Amino acid sequence: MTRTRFAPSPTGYLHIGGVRTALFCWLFARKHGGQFILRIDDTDQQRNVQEALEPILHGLRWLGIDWDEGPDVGGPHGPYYQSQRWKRYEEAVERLLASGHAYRDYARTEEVQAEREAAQREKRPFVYSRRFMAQSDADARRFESEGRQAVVRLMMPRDGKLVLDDLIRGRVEFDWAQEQDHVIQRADGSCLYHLASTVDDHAMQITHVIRAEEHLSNTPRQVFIAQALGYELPQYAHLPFVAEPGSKTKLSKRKLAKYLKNREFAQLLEHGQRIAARLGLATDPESFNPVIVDFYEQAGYLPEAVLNYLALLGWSLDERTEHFSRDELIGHFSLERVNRAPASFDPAKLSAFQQRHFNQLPAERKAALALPFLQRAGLAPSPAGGDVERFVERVVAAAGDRLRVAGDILDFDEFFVTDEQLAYDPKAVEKRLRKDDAPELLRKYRDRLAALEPFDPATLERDMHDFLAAEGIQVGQIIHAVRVAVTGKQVGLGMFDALALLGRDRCLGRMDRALT
RNA sequence: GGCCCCGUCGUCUAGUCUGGUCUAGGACACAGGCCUUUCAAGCCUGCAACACGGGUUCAAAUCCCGUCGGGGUCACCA
Repeated sequence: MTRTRFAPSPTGYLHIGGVRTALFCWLFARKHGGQFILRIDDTDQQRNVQEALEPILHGLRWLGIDWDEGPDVGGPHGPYYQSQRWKRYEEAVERLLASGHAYRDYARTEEVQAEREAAQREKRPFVYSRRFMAQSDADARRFESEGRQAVVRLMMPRDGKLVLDDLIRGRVEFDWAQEQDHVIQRADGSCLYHLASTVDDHAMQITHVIRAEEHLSNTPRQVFIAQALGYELPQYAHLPFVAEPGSKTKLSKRKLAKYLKNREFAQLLEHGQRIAARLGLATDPESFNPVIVDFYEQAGYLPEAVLNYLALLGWSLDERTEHFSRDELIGHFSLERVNRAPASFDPAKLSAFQQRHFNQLPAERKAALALPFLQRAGLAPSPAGGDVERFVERVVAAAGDRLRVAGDILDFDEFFVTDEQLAYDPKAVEKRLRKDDAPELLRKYRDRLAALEPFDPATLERDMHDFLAAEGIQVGQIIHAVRVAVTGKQVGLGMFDALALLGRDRCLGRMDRALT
């Protein structure tokens, strides 16, 4: 049975790099008919775990990355919070101590630090002297009488090497002597990540540890712990990390200011901010930006599109297939085809995937996704006729691929506001309505519309040709003025679609308003 | 600095294991053109890469050696 796990810390948000790792773990488990486990690494967090965890669970759910065991769903190997698994870690520490694979160390932090600095000065690799290792109870008592407190350190081998067969990197070798005597338990009894993680992976019967490359270097100490405890080793697969836009450095939320200088990243953010602002949401880049998965949900991206893009960040099927549904991803995924080099996050490409996925949706579905955005923006759709859903659907259909994400519907607010609420872009008015004979032509055209039957795009277009012929003008001389008069903007849908959508009365009303 | 990983168009990548079909293919982005009532979209065209140096071979992106470059990691964080 294949079992993988994703073990996030409750940090309050779901990072794009983290979710890519989760996705690969999930795909691998699903592909092999196994289980995907979510375990919360909260060994270091004290407060508000639930609050800091919620956005992460929410983001995974939104993407459709479901877990078979973990928070909310439980499972036979719980609890799934490391903060609730102390006993198991303590038992493991006791066993390690008893078997001589670990020791109590009474060094003060500064003392170890001094040794480390000395080694650095002398340009030799640092190896802890074990000067304060308690080899007997007498030692322990003596150290304690000096007011010292013990931590538990791993007794790492000082020769030999570890040969690891990584599913992605292949054969990797490490000298044991390079490894430090890592602390696995603090003086207060709390245990550290590597110990906890190794114990849990075994307890939860994880068969494949799939994680980002930054963990490759600390795999030896986990292997040491696992072997000392007599565990069967899981298979390891170290994914390339997700890098910054246009760079090979690891993507990090902290360097946001730098990414903002990337044109495409800034555009993606700006687009999302425009939507969020209309919804009255926070647009502060610290909490709302393309490095955080939540950003995409807020702006109305499709989870499948984000998933599709993320899957291709380090994995590919062949030389040309790029478009995958969630199920296709599961069907094709394999660790053999995961790349070894870091993949940098490309905002423009993500945007292109979104566009492709979104545009293949039927208008009905797009409308269903767009409607909540209108409602949340307070643009209670007031259809000319028929029900609200139907009207939104007609606008969406006319918008075609001008809509790239569901939130883009807010760019077409002119169809959802009253004639009185309609805002006119001053520049557009100046350019299209104030010049030359524009008002006069607009007035003539307005009067034709008043009598036109039926009021649909085809008829409107035919009539326009007649109008042009009668006046001896080019289409450009009238249509811009009409557009600005009825929508307030210089850009938008096809003109005849827009007129038909608004209906005769509203078109006439808006033209009258524009002409005064 | 030690150790480890990585290195194909600006970016994501195919090709590397199993040398020849690679004067290196696709996609995104970019530039130009067509279409056009605006903006998109669409269609066409273009720009653009095997990090470098040796070797092995009839033949190297592919195999070997070295160099350089980038990154990760060296916590009583995860």
